[in-house]
Parts: sequence; structure tokens; C-alpha cells
Amino acid sequence: MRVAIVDDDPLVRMGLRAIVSSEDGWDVVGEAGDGAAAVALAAQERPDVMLMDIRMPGVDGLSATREIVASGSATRVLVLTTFEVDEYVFEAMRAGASGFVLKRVPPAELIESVRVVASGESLLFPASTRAVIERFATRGAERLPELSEREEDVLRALARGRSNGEIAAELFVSVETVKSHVASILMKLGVRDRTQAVIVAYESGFVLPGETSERR
Amino acid sequence: MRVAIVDDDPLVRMGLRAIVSSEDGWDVVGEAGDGAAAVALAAQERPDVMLMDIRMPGVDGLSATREIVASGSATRVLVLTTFEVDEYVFEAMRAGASGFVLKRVPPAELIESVRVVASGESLLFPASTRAVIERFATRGAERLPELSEREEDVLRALARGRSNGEIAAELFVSVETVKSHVASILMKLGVRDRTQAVIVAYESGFVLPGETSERR
DNA sequence: GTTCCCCTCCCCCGCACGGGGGAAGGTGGC
DNA sequence: GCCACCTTCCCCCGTGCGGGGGAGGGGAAC
Repeated sequence: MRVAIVDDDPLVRMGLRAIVSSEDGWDVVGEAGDGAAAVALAAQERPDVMLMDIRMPGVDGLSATREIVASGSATRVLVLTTFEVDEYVFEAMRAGASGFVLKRVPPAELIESVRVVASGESLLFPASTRAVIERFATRGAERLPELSEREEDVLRALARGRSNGEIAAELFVSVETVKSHVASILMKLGVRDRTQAVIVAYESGFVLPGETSERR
Repeated sequence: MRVAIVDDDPLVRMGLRAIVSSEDGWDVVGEAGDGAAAVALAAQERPDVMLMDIRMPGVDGLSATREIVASGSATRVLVLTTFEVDEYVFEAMRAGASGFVLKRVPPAELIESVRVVASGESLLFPASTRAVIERFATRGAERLPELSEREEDVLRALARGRSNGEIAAELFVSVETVKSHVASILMKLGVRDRTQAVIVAYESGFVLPGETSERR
């Protein structure tokens, strides 16, 4: 296992190095103190896993992660943070990090985390997982008003960017029918136009990013 | 710790009961073989954690989870599945489950999982976490074409359901200017109308569900 | 200097969209 | 039997939106 360590604090790097290199067959193949150096290090050493701090002078850890992932590197990035509930968790996920864990976890857990992301899986710390799940659940403010079956069909079509004419063709009905369904949807959702209806569809979880375009 | 077990297979229930009750101070306060019984059980016994199978005859585990969570119960639902990559993970998250783990994990891990969700945190199995992160990252097919700063402002406004006139007022420019920005956005994104632009904004991660409406 | 691109603003045009009416058959509840 | 709702279809009308032309100023690159 070849591990790289990125943190602007030399003390933290030393601590991480001690933990990682204590494991049999594990090597720390390099250290970096900022994002730019991290990108270069990833390209040079091609480590299996890179432990990445977020807050660093110059190029931050998220930008560095984005670059490394975008470069097609096989290196997995495990983001380390100081605070439990870190707003950066979503950004880190979008940047392509394979995991998001606390710096102050017991060494054994950190080792295990590295092993997990190296295996191609991903992992989040419980508090982060909770935040993610809550975003999905949108607990509380969700629930669309009751839409009829046909209206849901039409709303799904709207959320795929279809025009009234296209929806009519897909559902084998006339454009007028589609228009009347759209009008009902707008009224029930309390919105002005199809664009706002699509926004409500996304915000309520009626459709999820990724489930419309990729599947089939 | 008071735990309830929901699974249609008596054998599985026995196995889970054995694991749970082997822990000091932990009690299995009830079992259920289908979703309807699970909802009733949650209301009666108010367990700390409910281990919930998904596939069951009659009312399935997801519907039961939805009901229990919607009822405002303090019971945390930990969803158990047989297969690693289960399409139901997103549904479970949306239903309000606190976790999603494999049935065949070592007993010690299952116990630990129950402890985690009981503490109010959430947890997903690595393979599930990976799927979730990939949905966020939308690795590969993402990246909006380069939009100018102003165009990003306009796209953000579009994603909030604003009309051209409203955007003009918000950005202190004329409607014509907004129209020309919108036209550039449509061209750059390769879409037909503002609705499709909003869809691209969501699908690409340019905006995330939850970040527009709730914040501020 | 020239050459881009961005941002701003303006014109005309056509049409899809949304709002206002309505009407018909089918299903299900009371 | 009546009423409510869904689904389907039709009319008219106004306008917001998108497509097609531009044009001028400013800043960065070269």
C-alpha cells in the first residue's frame, strides 16, 4: 500500500506518517504542504491513497482533489477534516473524493479507512453520512401535494425537459390533454410555470439527480 | 438498548435475535414478519432501533419505514439487505432510514451499527456509500461547459424559477441583457429552453437539491 | 495596435406556453 | 341517483420566451 500525505501542518503530517508507516507493507511515498504540490505528487508517485487536508494555503484540498480525479489518476483521495460536521462534505463528494473522515479517529480506524477506499469502496464518517442522508430525506419540508397518476407521468416528463408536444407523443394523447395536466400540476404545486414545477420536483425528491438521464 | 426485529423469515429473525440479545443490557422488544406489523410494533414498544428487512409480503419495509419516520417516532430504522449493491438504498434514504447495512456482516459490526444509529448518527455500508458518492460526483459525464460569471448568476436565478423580468430586476440590468445571457447559456449547454437548462444545472451538480430553497 | 470575449442594450418575429372558458365518458363514494 | 375526481379533448387569447439580427464599451491577451 502506497500512501501520500497532504497537510499544511508538518506536525499533522508526522502524526499521519507514524500511523501509516506502522502498518506492515505500507509506505508513505510522499508528503505535500499545499494543493499544488499534492497534484504534482499524485502525478509523480501515483500513490494508492492520498490523505488530503482541505484547508491549506494556496490551492486548497478540494481543488487539488478535483484535479487529481479529473486527470484520470487511479489514486483514491481520502479527505481528512478536523470538525465533525463539515460543510465541505458535499463539495468533497462532488470533487470526487472517495471518503471523508476525521483526523482524530483512532489509528486503527484510519488504517481501516485507507484500506476501504484503496479497495475501491467509499466511506463517510457517521456524522457526514447523517448529513448526506438528511439531504436525501429532506425530512419535514418535502411531500408534494397529491398528484394523480397521470399528472405524475406528466411531471416526470417535464423533469426530463419535454415540451407539451413531445409529452403528448410519449403518452399517446393530444397536446390539449397535456396542457390541461400541466395546468393542474402548476395549480397543485402552486407554481407559475413548468420550470418551477421541475424545480419543485427536484427539491421534493420526486426526481433525483442521476436517476433521469443515466438510467436506460 | 431496546431493539425490534422485522423480517419475514423466522430463521433470520432468530439469528438477529441471538446477535442482539448476546449484548449486555440489550433487549429484543418485539418481532414482526411484515410491514404492517412493524408499524404497529414501533408504535407500541417504541424501540430505540428497529432492524428492518426490505422485501416482505404485504407492506414492504420501505413503506413501513416511511410511516414510522413520518409518525414522528424516535425509533431509528436500520435497513438490512441481502445484496451489496441494492437499488433500494436511495429509496431507503428518502424513506428516512438511519442506515443501510448487510445482513451478513459479522455480529460485532452489526452491534456497532445499531449503536451508531441509536446515537442519532447514520451509517451506510461501504458499497452503498460508494453509490451515493458517485451519484453526487456524477463522475465522468458532468462538468458544465465554461460559463462566464454573469451566465452563472443567470443560471442560478433560472434554477430558482425566476422569469427574465425578475432576473433583470435582481441583477440590475435590462430584460434584453438577461435574454442574451439566457441565449448564451442555452447555446453553451446545448439545450432548448430554460427548463432544460435547470435540469442540466441539477444533473451536473451546479445546484443541489436543498441548497437553493432552505439556505437564507 | 489588433483581436478576442464579456457585458450591456436594442430591434423584429413566431410560437410554445399558460390562463380562461368548457364538455365528454369512466370510476368510485355517499 | 348524485357528486367528485380523473382523464380526455376542444376553443380563444395574450404574452413570455427563444431565435435572428445587431451595436457599443471595457478588459485581457498577444
